Amino acid sequence: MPSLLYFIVEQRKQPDLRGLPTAVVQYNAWKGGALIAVSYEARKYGVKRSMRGAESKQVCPQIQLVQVPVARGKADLSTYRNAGSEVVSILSRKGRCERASIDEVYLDLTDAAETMLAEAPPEILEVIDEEALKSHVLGLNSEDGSDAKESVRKWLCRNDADRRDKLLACGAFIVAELRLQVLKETEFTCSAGIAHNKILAKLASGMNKPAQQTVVPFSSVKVLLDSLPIKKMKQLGGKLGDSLQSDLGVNTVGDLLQFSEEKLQERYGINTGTWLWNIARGISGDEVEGRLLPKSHGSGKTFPGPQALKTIASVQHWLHELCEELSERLQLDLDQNKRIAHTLVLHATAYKVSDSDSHKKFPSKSCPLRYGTAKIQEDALSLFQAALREYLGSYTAKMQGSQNNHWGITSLSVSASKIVPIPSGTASITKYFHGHPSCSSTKQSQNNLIEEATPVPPSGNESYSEVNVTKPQIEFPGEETMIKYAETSSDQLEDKIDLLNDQNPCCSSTNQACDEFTQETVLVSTSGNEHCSGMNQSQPMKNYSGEESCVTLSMPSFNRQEQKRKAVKDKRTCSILRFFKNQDPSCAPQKLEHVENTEDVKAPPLSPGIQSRSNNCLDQNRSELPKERPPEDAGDSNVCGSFQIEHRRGGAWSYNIDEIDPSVIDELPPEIQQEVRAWIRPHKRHNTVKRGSSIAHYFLPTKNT
DNA sequence: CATCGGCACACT
DNA sequence: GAGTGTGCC
Repeated sequence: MPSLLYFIVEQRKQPDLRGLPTAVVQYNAWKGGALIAVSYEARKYGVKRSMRGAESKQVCPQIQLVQVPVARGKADLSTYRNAGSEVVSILSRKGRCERASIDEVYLDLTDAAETMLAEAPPEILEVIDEEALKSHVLGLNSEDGSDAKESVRKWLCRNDADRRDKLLACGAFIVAELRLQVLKETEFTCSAGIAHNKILAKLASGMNKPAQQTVVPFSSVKVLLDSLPIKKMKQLGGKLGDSLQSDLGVNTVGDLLQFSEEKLQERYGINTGTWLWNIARGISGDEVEGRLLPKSHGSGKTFPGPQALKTIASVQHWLHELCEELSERLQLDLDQNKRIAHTLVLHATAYKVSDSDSHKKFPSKSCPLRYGTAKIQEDALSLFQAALREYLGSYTAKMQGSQNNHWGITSLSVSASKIVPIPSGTASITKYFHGHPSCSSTKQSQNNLIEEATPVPPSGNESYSEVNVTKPQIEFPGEETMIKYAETSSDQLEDKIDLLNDQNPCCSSTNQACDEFTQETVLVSTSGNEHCSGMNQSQPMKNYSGEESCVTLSMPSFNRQEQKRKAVKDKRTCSILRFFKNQDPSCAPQKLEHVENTEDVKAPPLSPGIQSRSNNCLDQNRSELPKERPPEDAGDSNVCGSFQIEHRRGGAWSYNIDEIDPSVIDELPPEIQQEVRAWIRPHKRHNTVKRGSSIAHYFLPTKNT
């Protein structure tokens, strides 16, 4: 956990730590605990994460070690989570915001940048924000002798710049302001990257730390990537990056350019291959998701070495602690965000003393999640026992309770996933999630039903004997929810939207008493053609005047057939359409029948790469609705022609997706936004390349050249 | 044994 | 859809 956030949070608690070499450590007992965050001052002394506390004292005797809070015998990260939420609530003011991790956020500032460019472009500003002037602009030849700030100012305010760079400049101003805002309101500092897509923004954000921002002009992308070590790219820091280096001899991102998309797909599968081909060119269609809340909650702990758990009783004890924390967080999520988790998952790792198949993994198990701490504890234990039996296989060590010589548990974790917003009119429903005893009074007759739906009622047959009262309410989250929305009065609807505009509902009730100082990462992508950081800048963007359809720059637009193709899919769509219908009569579908034509949609005769690139580039043409893929962009002209992806349509899809005003989408509750965007975006393709059962296969040498 | 605990996502 | 594995912070 390299997160500096942890450090800053602690610094905020103890201001006198500022300027001192400091590290955050958890569990002081064994060798001084593990370092999980190290201040820059401490780094100068050679202190690294991966060191133990005692070790760090050796290289830096004066280091200040601060401990992670402990609750229920385990690390409690809630203060850090809350700190992240504080920042998110500020950053989400200016655009779509994705909370990528506890200390990382992506923003889509396209709209804000467009607006600024139209209404108050940098060139007319009289006073230039000092913070913006401190930006690092990649590729800006700071001609010796000239002041860095002055050249940044010139770049930011250049009148004759490419429009894409103008948007980035606006983004730089907006980000500078946001960072100041964060500092003012939370005392945390943050770094940021400003670029045309997420992966480049992410890359840039790490280039000048701490507390600085870096811009990647469109024209600098190629130079930047050419010599960039491959493993610096997000997602390539692990085995995939290793494989690129050792198997393909790719050491820099630029080295990737020599491989055809097909070649990369051959080796790494369709999706990864295409993804690699694209990022080599600075292209990424990865969208900023508009999600301020986590998709799952988990609580876990490791029991290394001699601490391994060897009795059911000890496992039960720790599961109780973990489940208690999880339950508490679920309850908070429910109260604050009106969301319900549907699935409980148990993970563990174990060792088994040498026996035949002794390095089998301890299996994960899941079951429907029932609210209430006691129920969660009970279910988690049942899951554990089921997994343990499977793990131990044939020989069932009967010895429970007392020491056993056969196995030991070295880690335990419980998590809750499939979290969806509560349908609506929550008041009467939510009480059932507060662990009310009333839950248990349900009919036996339904037990079978539940048990059937629940694959793992391990030992205790009573584990699942209680019917989950909430079930009927949440069984069809997608459809039900949408319908509820559709039926909601406009008042309630506004509530939903308020929730969204409220910035961060999840921290509304949390601390604003802030006094300190922090470091966090802000990643920003902006610009209309955000996905298109292709190398080929020779082609100026076409112009357009958006009237044609209700396309806004905040969303990629595709041609109509394309949209139709993507829109099909699940029945959930149907309910969403209803939502739209009620929302905006002007876009109302005439009929809601939808067609099951997704299956016959044999992939059109073009590669996914082409598909992706096309999509990316359409952005440039926005309202033009090109009939064919524009030749510009990615240099590789062999990809053109393919745009009729869609001619596969055929079906009787009766809803004109084009008629949905995309700007409306931004105003929907986040979960709906997500779903709606999902249709409009290209979907991942199934990997048709058969290669064996594991993805590790991709990393193995292949016969075909 | 001992980089912890935690997320997200791809793949089968 | 459940379970595994990877990768990041």
